[in-house]
Amino acid sequence: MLPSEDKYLTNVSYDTVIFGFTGEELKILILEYQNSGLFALPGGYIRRDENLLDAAKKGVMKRTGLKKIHLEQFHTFGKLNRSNPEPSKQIAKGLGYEMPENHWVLDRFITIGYYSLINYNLVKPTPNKFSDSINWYSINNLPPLMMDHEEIVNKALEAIKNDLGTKLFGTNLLPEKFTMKELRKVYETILNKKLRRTTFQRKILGMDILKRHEKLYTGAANKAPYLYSFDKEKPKKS
Amino acid sequence: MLPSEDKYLTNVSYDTVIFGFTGEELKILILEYQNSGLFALPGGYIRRDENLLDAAKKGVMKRTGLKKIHLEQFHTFGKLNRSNPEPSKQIAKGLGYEMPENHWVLDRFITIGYYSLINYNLVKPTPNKFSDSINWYSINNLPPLMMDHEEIVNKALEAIKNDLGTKLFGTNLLPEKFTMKELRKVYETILNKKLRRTTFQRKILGMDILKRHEKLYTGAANKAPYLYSFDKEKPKKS
DNA sequence: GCCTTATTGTATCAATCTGCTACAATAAAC
DNA sequence: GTTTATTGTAGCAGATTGATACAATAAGGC
Repeated sequence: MLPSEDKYLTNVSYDTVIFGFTGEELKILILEYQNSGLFALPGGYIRRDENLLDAAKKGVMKRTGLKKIHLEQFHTFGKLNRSNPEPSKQIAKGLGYEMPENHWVLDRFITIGYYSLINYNLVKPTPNKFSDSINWYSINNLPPLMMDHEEIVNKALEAIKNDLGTKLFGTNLLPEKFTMKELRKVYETILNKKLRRTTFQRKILGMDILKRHEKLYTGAANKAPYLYSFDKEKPKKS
Repeated sequence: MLPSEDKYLTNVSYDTVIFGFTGEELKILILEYQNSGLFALPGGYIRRDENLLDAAKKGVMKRTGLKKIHLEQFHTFGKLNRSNPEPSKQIAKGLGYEMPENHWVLDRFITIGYYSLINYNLVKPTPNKFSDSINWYSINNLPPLMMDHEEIVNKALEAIKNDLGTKLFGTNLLPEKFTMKELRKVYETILNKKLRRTTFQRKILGMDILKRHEKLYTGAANKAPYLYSFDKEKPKKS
């Protein structure tokens, strides 16, 4: 029942920071292990017969139920003191296993961090066999995370800030069609600052990456906004 | 004589792309292994009792003879097909060792890539005990590198392009004091495009990160340029 | 219908930044 | 002193961004 050493690479793991956007704030998926009170990022080991990236993708697909996801590697964490056998022992104990003292999962690990931006509303958070829950937590209100997982989250936040506007346009966090205001909210939340409405609209439209669709009538007593979708062509300038 | 499994983490290594600037082009340090004709990036394994970053730093210090170096992690390479036991076997053979078929260094490896920008003229390239030479090679004229080391170099080049102007100002590649023309040459070489002399000067000076010193009289029959040094304060805007 | 209210899409103008040209100020050779 | 190559900076036009203004709605209240 414990993962076998023959199947997996030793001393290496991956961890994923899976971002979703509620319309108001950024949230990430956090696992809680059974009977241990330990909170952790979704992560795992790399099988000897699969690519690193595929291992991480498979993990995210399992936890979210999504079939098409985009992962971006942002940093690898290899400090000596980041590894700690206690959480794994506790987790095993909580599950009723006896963990041999020299088991490979208790050894030191170097972990590769990936982030993923996904549509909050399409996700079916699915716990794994070692955890009894997986839930969305606001990045401003995380539970105490085990080991260095909080540092990993912070690095991921830095990374999405830097990637926004180049690798990343924030549309992954929104439904297929969205309003300009929603897109701006995404940018404001990730960059953690207010953006000028008119300048933002002019700049994004000037980038020529959006397709305009019908109007959205929300029932509100004011002018209805247009819906846009990401146009999978010509990302011209940033 | 072969590295022992007790001392090192298995399945993980680091590789470093060490950049120097000759005044005309970017070069990197490449090792050549004895009697095997194999060229490789300087790299190594991580001791169980040291941080990942320290392992990589130690490696760069040994290969360059420098005491103060700055490393930047840029990517981790984990494709299934990147590992190949043949080079290690050949290297061992070239050294006269017998390498057991199941030795841990023949196993699959995930490698963490770091780059370093250093002053070309201060370096004493120093081979390790497995290699008979370490030399500077122009990035436009590299020897055929083993495994995926060429891909690692390309990723490093992308990374320094992106980091230039934010994390990195290119002054690491130059001596303590340098002229504006030299700094511009560094930027042009890294970005691989010509920059407008006047605009570059205005922009860099406007960033307020340089201190101006005395003039440099080279003996050339024209106006002498000022020398500048990097001012370790207030990196204002990019 | 007509007026009100909140919001959206765009225009406008000033302030700033960038590309480009021009030119005075050299340092050394002749 | 004259010549030549290079440097530092100014000046101007064009592009980009910040800030304000305003017309065009959607629906609710009367």
